[in-house]
Amino acid sequence: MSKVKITLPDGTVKDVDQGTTPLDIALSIGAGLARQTVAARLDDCQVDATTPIQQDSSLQLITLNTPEGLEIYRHSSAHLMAHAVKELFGNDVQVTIGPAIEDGFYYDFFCETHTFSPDDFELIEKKMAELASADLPIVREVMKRDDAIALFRGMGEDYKVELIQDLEVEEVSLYRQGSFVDLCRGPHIPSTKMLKAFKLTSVAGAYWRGSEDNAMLQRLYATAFPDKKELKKYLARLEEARKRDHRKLGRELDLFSFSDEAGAGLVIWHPKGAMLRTLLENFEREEHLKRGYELVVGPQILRTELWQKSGHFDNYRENMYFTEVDGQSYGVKPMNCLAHMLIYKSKRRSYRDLPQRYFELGMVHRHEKSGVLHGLLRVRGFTQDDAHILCTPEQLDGEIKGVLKFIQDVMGVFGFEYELELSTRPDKSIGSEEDWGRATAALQSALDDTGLPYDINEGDGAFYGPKIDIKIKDALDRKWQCATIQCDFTLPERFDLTYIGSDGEKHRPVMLHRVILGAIERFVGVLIEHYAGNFPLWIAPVQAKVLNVTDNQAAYAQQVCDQLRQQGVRVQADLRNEKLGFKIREAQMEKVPYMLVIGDKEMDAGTLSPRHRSGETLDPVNPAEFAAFVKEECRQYR
RNA sequence: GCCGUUGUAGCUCAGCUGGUAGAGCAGCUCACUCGUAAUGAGCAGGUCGUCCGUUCGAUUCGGAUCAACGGCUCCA
Repeated sequence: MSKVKITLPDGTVKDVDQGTTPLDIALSIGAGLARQTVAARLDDCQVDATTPIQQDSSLQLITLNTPEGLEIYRHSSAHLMAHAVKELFGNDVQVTIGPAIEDGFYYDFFCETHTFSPDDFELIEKKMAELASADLPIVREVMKRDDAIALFRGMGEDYKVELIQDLEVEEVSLYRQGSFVDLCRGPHIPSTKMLKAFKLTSVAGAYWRGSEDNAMLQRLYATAFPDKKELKKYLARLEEARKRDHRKLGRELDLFSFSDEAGAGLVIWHPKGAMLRTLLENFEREEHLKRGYELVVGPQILRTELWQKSGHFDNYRENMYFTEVDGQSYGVKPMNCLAHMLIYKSKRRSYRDLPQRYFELGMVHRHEKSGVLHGLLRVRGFTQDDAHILCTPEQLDGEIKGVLKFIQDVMGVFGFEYELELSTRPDKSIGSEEDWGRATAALQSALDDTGLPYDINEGDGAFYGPKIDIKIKDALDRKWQCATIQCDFTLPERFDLTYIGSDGEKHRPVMLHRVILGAIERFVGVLIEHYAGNFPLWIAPVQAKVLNVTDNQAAYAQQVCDQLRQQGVRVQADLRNEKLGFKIREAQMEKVPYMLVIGDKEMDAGTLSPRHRSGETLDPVNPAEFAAFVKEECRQYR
């Protein structure tokens, strides 16, 4: 039998019989390694661990403890779930696709006779466990395209047939385990026995191939881990995340509410929530002024003709609210740019005036589809920390970098990690190909210069220009777009914005649309989850609560409270005739940073005894000292 | 907008197959004057999301509608 040379990642070369599999090699190194091996990289291509090696190659075993290995494991888990569902529901269900995703996997089924519900989960999990313990080998099979089509057509799997028909290849690969067969590129784990810890988590509707024109499928979400302990840990983390849900905390902390009577997606800010957002807004105004922006304010409604001129009417109408009075139609603004352009246009501009940076905390309204509303994270009326920068083409690069730096500074204050994405021209858009090219190149080169990693999101730009999106994560690791920078050559054209250059000629400025927090509403929602409601002192709506031990100190406690308030501390007094333990418990549940205890000792000494919400009690201080301490903490955004 | 689920007191929830509703917490009143996460007793609180239908009778069954929730599509 002929031999082949296998080069391992550490440089070791093994001489083995032709037809040896990666799994054999793993086994030759150790049984533990073999148990961990889910697949392999052969000359840098993913293959099954059971693939016979035919020629000299480099080999890297893919083990379960790597992200790549876990993904393959979960993909195999998806097959196992589909297998179980087919066993249980037979030809009533058709299989479609089932990939691994972050934290788990899903599988989409078409089924008209049964609607999956959580009541089915246990049954499916039981069947999965049964199939897993049956130790079914998972076998790859390569088939001519037409043969595969015939096979799946014979099984009544119309969706699989459609998938294969759209593949422009001669051969396709299938994976079999027991009676179950699925079209799949692979690779997969060697046997079902490896699958030990999985759990169905939810069921939801999903469109076939992600298009709302297609059939609605039933998607079963599930997760899988190498062992039960890790699965349990993951489920506990989910539970923990649910506790921080901003909708739950928003009510418990009395920050905001929604009202059926007012309308869906319209936030009603209670005093503490309004204080929180006001503090953010004040922070924003200061930071913008520091960076050479000017504060402006535009009207809430503008004549419909203006929206026609801007292109919003043609491209964004279905998301807008309109109102008609005295035969004149107005559009409620979904964006703030129009007024800003009117400000620019209100007089002749010289190149010496540029860049013009207009900042507005602008309230906009967008008629979002009913099914997308989600607490504060997706609403119909929201406040953007919006700015439009009008500059010369030469200034563009510097301005984009300035905004990227601004974003970095602000996210640093809150301790957010974020991801960057560059979104390019969508199908529905205005402007010339050339302008889109210049705008996209400008964003890309600024991004490249920062050295930060970013993804490209083809066709996901705004209708008037490409954009850089910044996404931050909520407690459940869902990503939310907050900051965005959009480069626009088109609206300046439509509004005939000009400046006089050094050559005395008219030139066209470029406009950057950008937000930093994105929407105050959304940002507050993400912040609540980020801090689990334990806001740092500088944005805590109530920074301290004065608690007296008995009625005897009520007058002094009130006096302390007044004094602290005079010195800028956001303080409340709880002078009720209740036990101290009870009042502390309440303040604790309100997540107030400091409880200021006042008993006879403090009253006699003219002090107060702070207790931090962490449980730490501090030495008594006088009110002026405490106010100074709060002021210094806030100055450092703590 | 689409698929699925849900909608009972301020909050969290109970209420079998149709005979107009309960608990805990919160609230109010009273007593207790108390030192770092719940003092005790009493009282009050709901046209059972809304509308229509079936029925002698609907919180319970059917339909519509609104909203919320989990996703999809879309988006700050």
